[in-house]
Amino acid sequence: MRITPEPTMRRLPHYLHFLKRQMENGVEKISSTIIAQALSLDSTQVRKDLEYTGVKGKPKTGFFVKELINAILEFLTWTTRRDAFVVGAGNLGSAMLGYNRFRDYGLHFVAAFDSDESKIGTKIYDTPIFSIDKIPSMAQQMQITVGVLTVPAQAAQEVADLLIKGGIKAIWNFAPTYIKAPKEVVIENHQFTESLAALTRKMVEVDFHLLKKE
Amino acid sequence: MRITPEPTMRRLPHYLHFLKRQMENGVEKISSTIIAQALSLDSTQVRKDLEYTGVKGKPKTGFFVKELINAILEFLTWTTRRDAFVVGAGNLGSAMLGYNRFRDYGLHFVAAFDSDESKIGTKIYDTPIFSIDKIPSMAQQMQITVGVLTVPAQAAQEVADLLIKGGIKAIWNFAPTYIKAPKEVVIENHQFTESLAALTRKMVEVDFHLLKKE
DNA sequence: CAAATATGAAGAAAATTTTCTCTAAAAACA
DNA sequence: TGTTTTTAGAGAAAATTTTCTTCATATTTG
Repeated sequence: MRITPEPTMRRLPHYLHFLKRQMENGVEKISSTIIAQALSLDSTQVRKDLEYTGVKGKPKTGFFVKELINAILEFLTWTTRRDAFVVGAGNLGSAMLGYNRFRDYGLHFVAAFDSDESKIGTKIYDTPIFSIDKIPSMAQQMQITVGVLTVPAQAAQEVADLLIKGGIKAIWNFAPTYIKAPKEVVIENHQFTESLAALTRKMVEVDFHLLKKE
Repeated sequence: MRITPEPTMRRLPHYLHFLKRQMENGVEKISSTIIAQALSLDSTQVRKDLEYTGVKGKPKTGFFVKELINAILEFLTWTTRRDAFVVGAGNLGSAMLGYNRFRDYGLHFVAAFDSDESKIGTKIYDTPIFSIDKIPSMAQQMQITVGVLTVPAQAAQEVADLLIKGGIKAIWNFAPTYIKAPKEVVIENHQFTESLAALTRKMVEVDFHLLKKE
């Protein structure tokens, strides 16, 4: 097992999404050329990415859509259930709890946590809210593997430590700060500031380069 | 003006966040070594990244914190106001509208849009909701530069087209699908599926590589 | 049945990004 | 004042990722 390039991992869900729609439309076979065209990518890149999942295509025919979908799902381990805690029941945390589609990816939110006393004991979209300090024991007992962090930056490390104490395997971090963790714990940052920075900076650079060309 | 590497753009907000906290604590000067240590990065990389913003450091002294903060803010154009539309007033859209901190980055949500009749005419966190078909005219009239897309995948392209028709300069896309747009329109994808894919796949690969080492 | 064509596979090349190395400058200290 | 230490800056090297080439193979067409 060689490690998968980060960009490849990030493109796979897009193939998956496109392929699912193709299958809905009755398409049974598809070539990397078609996929590349639809997603504005290079066909070689598509092939290289798909290679990681282990599927084989046939010259002139391409890939079987159903086979490809299953290969990607398996590769991303989205066919196996993972129980998760959501920590921070604010705007974003609530939005996460309300988005049912995460189950399509194997992610099940079984409990949420907040420091706000008034929220504890209530439910958000059927998920019960507990006190932050219950995290370690409950995570251990319920065999939670993923922690979703939707707390303010200053609380992030503290909460992450509680999750790690509870034996969590991965943290999906939405707080605008890096988190330190032992190397066996996967930290996946998903920060708005990162992509907003890219967005605003690109706006300037696009303007500049378009101007230059004239 | 050379174009900025994507990873550099994404790291800059993290430096900014760290530097702001340092300034709060009264720190006036800081070295790339210290920044690197705090964020678990390589000090050369920190220097290379900061170089793009145009600041100069002094050997043995490092950088002036305040100067550095301003340089990053300027570089990311976060000191200039940008008016934005939020399209899709569901869970995520509402969460976006409720998160005031975007103003720290110059982003102001001035209106939101939804196809749900019952939402039109109401407000979410003080932002009024309009009908989707009002997008082009209102965007043009209000000189909107950024569109935030928090609609389901199947509606994404259609809504993007409306925003582009309204003369928008950039789209921040949260829908789990790629969007096609003319090259002068910046598309920044911020998709949950991408980072979830990376998270779940890494969980397997980390397990495997730790096992191998034993 | 043969030729043309589209396609995946594999590896090479190019581009991009990160890391390493060295040098010079500034500060600290003897 | 001279020596040592720390640090930024510049460029080279390494690693990673993307793109290009070539080739073999399956399908289609004449």
